[in-house]
Amino acid sequence: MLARFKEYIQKNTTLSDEEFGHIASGVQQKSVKKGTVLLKQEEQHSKTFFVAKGLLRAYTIDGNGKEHVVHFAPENYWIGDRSSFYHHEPSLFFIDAIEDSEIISIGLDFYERSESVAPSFNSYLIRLLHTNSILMQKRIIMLLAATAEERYLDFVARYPDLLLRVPQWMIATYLGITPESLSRVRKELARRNFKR
Amino acid sequence: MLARFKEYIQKNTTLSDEEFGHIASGVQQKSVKKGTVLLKQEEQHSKTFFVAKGLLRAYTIDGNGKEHVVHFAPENYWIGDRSSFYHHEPSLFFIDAIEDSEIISIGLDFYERSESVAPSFNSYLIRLLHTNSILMQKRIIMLLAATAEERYLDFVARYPDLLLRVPQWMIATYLGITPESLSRVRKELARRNFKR
DNA sequence: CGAGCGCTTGATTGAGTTCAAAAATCGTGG
DNA sequence: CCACGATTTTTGAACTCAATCAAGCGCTCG
Repeated sequence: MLARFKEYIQKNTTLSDEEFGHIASGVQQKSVKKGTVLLKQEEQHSKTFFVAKGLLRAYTIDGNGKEHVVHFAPENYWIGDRSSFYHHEPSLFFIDAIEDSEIISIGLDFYERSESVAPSFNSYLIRLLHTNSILMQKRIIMLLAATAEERYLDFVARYPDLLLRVPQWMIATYLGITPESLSRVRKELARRNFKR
Repeated sequence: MLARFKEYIQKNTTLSDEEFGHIASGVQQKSVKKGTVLLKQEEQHSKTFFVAKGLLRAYTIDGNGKEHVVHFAPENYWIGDRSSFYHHEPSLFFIDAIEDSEIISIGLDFYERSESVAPSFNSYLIRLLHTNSILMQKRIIMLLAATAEERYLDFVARYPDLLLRVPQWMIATYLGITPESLSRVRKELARRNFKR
């Protein structure tokens, strides 16, 4: 699984084998079963995860005990709580595995070494953060402006692969609606597509 | 106004006067009156703005003609559409001035030169992007999980200064509620604080 | 000083929630 | 491989929070 990570990094930076070896010397590989919790809300934790295989999610639990999915991370995605990772604050959310997964667990030292050793890693990081910001921006706009149906259609168009791998009730909480409402949205969409 | 910009940059990086001079050679200063539109939704535009004085906002207009504020930018904040700036896509939103403002207008060349000339600029940029991501993360969680009242109280706690400078109806659209609803939330909060 | 904008208030409506229960699907051990 | 319990999805009915529509008030700024 480390091979996949290396492949991913070398696709996005100009790191040589030696440089990668040096930087990645401290990372850990983990196999986690579906359901395994990797990070608990309110706890401080200094790891970020790269998903080599499988699917993770980040979610909060609010005062009423309701879950809200903040982020899905399939293969080749990063997942972690930046506020905990960089600022040592209590985590904003839980992270757990939706499928059996292979992950690379990374500490702050990885970034520190990367930044000093390889300028191209910085460029990659900046690109990644920009892309991420744009996606979050769009999500905020959807949450501010779109109806339940529009949000669902946007999700379907943007993440067709996740649709098959994530239970519907989790998608509902990602969209900011209840599972019951999502079921009704889908019913209504199906009705409109038959009645043509 | 360029002086303020320089001061800000040098507080956050280790750029020397010469380095700053070189990097900032292409930037433009602008004074804009309240109400001036700097960027229009759907248009592609390759500038980002640093607010030296005053207050800008970014907002979308949805299919029903309703405005939704995505971001407020007072002194020493950046504002711009990353998807337009970096990826040359049509902008997701409008940017205009809420107060008479002094701004520094920056093109892509500024970042390109910064990244090559000064490594400390990269570190600053990464830090900035991280902080930004964390804030957007928290906003998403609020929009997913919190009621109108909770969102307003969070806003008051987080941006007490903006409360006095931004019209109430704009704050409402930032929170994802209507101005009428915000008025009622405030009335209810006032009632509860008297009846003690 | 009056026209327009922002804020408030009231009455009504509506999108989505809640609570409850049935139907469908999944997964796991025998 | 099947059966049975658990989980997920669907459906129904009542309800609720916030939106909508409409009108009036009070500033301010032109």
